[in-house]
Amino acid sequence: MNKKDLAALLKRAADLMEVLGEGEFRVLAYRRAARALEAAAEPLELLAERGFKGLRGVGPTLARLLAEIHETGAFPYLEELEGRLPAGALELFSVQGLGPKRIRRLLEEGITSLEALIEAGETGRLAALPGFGKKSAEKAVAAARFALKSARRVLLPVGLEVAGIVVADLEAAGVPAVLAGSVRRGLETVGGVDLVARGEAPAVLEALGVHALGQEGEVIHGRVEGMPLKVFLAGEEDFGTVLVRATGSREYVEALGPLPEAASEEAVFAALGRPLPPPYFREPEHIGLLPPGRPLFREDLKGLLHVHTTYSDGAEPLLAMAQAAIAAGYRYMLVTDHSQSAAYAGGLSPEAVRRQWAEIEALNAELAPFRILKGVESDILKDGSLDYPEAILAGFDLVIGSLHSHLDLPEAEQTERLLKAIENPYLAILGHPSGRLLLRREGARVDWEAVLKAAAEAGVIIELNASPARLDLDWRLALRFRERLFFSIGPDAHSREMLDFVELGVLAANKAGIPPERVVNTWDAADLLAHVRARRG
DNA sequence: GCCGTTTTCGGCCCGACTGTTTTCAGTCG
Repeated sequence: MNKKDLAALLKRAADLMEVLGEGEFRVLAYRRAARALEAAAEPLELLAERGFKGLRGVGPTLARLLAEIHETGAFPYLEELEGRLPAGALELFSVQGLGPKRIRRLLEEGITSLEALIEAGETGRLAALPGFGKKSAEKAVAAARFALKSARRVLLPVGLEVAGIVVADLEAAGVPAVLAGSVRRGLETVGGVDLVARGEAPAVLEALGVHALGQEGEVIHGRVEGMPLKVFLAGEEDFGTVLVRATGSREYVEALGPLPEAASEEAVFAALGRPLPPPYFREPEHIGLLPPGRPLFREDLKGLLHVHTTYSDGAEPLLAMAQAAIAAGYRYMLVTDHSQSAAYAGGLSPEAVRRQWAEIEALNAELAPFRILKGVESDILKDGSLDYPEAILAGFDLVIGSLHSHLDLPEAEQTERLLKAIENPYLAILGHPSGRLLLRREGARVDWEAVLKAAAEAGVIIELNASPARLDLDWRLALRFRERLFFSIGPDAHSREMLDFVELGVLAANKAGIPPERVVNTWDAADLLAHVRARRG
């Protein structure tokens, strides 16, 4: 648990308190404490040592509460609040555009689930409620449908963790098992856990314990962490065949034709007269394609691009991030804190930018040959312009431009906005191009063919944002442009632990079949900077 | 629940945007 997680728990409690009609200023105090925690410069360990005392906005009661959560990992009051809501009502919090006030109103009207919300929208009842109207009702219904679709899926790292635990349980019981399904293929979200076990049904059933629900032929069905679990049973002779089928994707396997029985995947594909495709290259979009001669490996990346620090909304100071980058084997790091319009994220005023530049120069003298590049994650404003005057933009080694607001513009307008940003010679990398948040909100509506074509012609690098909730640009689009664009892998790290997100970016690049030399992180800093300068003219 | 005095209660927040209002409430990053 980090500072953000702790703060998120307080905010969640505040939301629930507000819906339940607790004192409004107590709610406010919880939110202020959450903000104070996020804004605190000290690391969590230090705050915990001091018992969370001495933070402006955190008084004795909340300091004690935070210490307790930090120590035990439990937050009984939050569970109590959740218990006081009608069943299904918690899901309403996952609807984009619904906050505590409107959820309270919905509950008063007996609308206590996503399904009920959608129905109220369809019958016109929602639009008639005070505080709602035609537009907000339409938006709420669309967002509720998205939330309903997302409710049974999880982000890849969660699926990997759950699947790993089941595999470990099986192994511990003497049943060898391996990952299969979308988790093994590295799909960005997964709706269930699929495994292949080498063993007989009774042993597997016993090893799964409470997770097992029943057997259907050579498949054992179960549930784990609310997700469907399928364990495919295989023997020695057909293990490869079962693994290929269980890994999928269904469409990819169907396109292979009848599968021969074989003990390993290699043998299955050899018998088909085909090279063995890596599991990540078996989506419907990969039918008929071959991956590049050599995949991208994490160790190929010389540059760590797109990290935040305490200058804006990162959890750690510049030096700590640089040290983490050095420890992870990078030769250079591009620091990209938020720009001035991003007030919510502590975006940097021109003065703060100059202060950061001075610190970077001092650190570079100290840390050489490691190098920190002066970057920024500039908001792309509504009109497509970047967030600083040219004099400041010119002082950055490299500018990432990202959409953070106005994500719901009509497609034509959004496309124009991005095309204008691409025209700007200071824009080097288009960051998380769509702005999507997996399972939470759709990305911007954009004519991607036009935008990515323009980026390819202009030499604008497209980010494969590796944050597990983004994975943006979507690998399917990247696949279509893999020979035409340059890509950067960015962890969008707000703390040291988040540097590991890069692995997901490497996976996305490989799913997209991008030749490693088209991933600019594999370049030396000098080559990357030469590319940027050439574009600036 | 926190804070800061006007010292033990009374007032309280970050700013932009959107849609619903008819002057502002609710949401979000």
